[in-house]
Amino acid sequence: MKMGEGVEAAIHCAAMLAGVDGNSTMSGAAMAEAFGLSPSYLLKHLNQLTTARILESVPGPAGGYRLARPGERITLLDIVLAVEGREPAFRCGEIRQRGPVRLDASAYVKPCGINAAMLKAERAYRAALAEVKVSDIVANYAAEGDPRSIAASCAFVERHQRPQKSASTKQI
Amino acid sequence: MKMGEGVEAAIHCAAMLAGVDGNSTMSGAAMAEAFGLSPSYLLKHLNQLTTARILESVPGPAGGYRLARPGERITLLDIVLAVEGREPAFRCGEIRQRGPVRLDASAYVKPCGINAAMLKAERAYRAALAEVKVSDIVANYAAEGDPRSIAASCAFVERHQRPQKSASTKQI
DNA sequence: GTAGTGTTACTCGGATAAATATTGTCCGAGTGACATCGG
DNA sequence: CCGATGTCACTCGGACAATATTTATCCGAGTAACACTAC
Repeated sequence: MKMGEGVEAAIHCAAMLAGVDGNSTMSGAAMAEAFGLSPSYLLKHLNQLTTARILESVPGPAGGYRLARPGERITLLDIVLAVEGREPAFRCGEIRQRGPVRLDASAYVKPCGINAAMLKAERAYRAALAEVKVSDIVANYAAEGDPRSIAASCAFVERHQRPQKSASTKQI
Repeated sequence: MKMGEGVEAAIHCAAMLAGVDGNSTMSGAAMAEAFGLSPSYLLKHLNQLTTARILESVPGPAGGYRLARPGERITLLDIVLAVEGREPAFRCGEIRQRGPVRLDASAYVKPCGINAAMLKAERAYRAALAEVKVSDIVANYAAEGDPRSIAASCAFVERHQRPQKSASTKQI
């Protein structure tokens, strides 16, 4: 049971995008630089988030990504499911009925108890993830993070965010 | 996040071994036949369970595997950790400090909030698995399973279990 | 009939290939910004 | 000076390799049962 490395990148990107103003965007290349990741590969994961309607992408110069909805309405579960897929980690192959003795199909109508137990555990896992919002991550970071790190992050966002024309925040 | 297929096989085997008498054993080949699996590959997972002290292996003719302790003291978590490894699914790569801005190491003493949230969810997952014992699986199967399936399973166990010499159950 | 002994067949265990999923890279389609040109 | 227009650079998106992990297979070491022989 190993989770893909892209999940960590996706959550960090979402948290960073939560810090940009209004509907400004940030390019995938900038975020890849911020975390020392391969730009081309990060786009793959960002694209998964876009497909899942968690991010919005703006093409062209001064384009990039932004959150599709406020950080209060994006949970870690949303991101994990978008990147890792929606199907549960444990997949019951029904090996109980793959043996040499072929019973009638009516003998297997009851669900497999093992599968039920595993799925119940996974529901607990998902419930815990669903309780954490991106805004919580940001708030916790702002409250408990190191001041130097916070300053560096804010400076990075200020430097790399690209304001959009329509309904954007006023520029000087 | 995808769980290996061997976990399902391992749990089914543990449940089946919980049904053998006393210290009798059952060969890996028999269990592979029962579930329609590749015998050579199933041995790999059974070996992992043996290394984790969940099963005991007896070599030689009439040898095989048996539970190392009663089914009441074996949880699904034990089996999952033995097969999938003990480290958590989410591994924090500390990408927050891999960017171009090299802050002092003292800025990263606080643990990563994202990692904390993910680990908390995984603790919930493991706690749910730790509450289910192999004996629960067997009891639930005996109570709710289809009678024909139960009869077939018992017959299979009776036919394939191999009594051991020392301190074994009395034979006719 | 009984004890000792050699063979044998069966078991698990680890080392070795094939298949699959993940990770990483590259190039193309599309779009808005910018400079240039004309009025 | 202002507007229209063509070029361009920058963006994302999907198609294409390299690597790591998982899955599957094979062969060898070890052991207890079994048959045989001698007493």
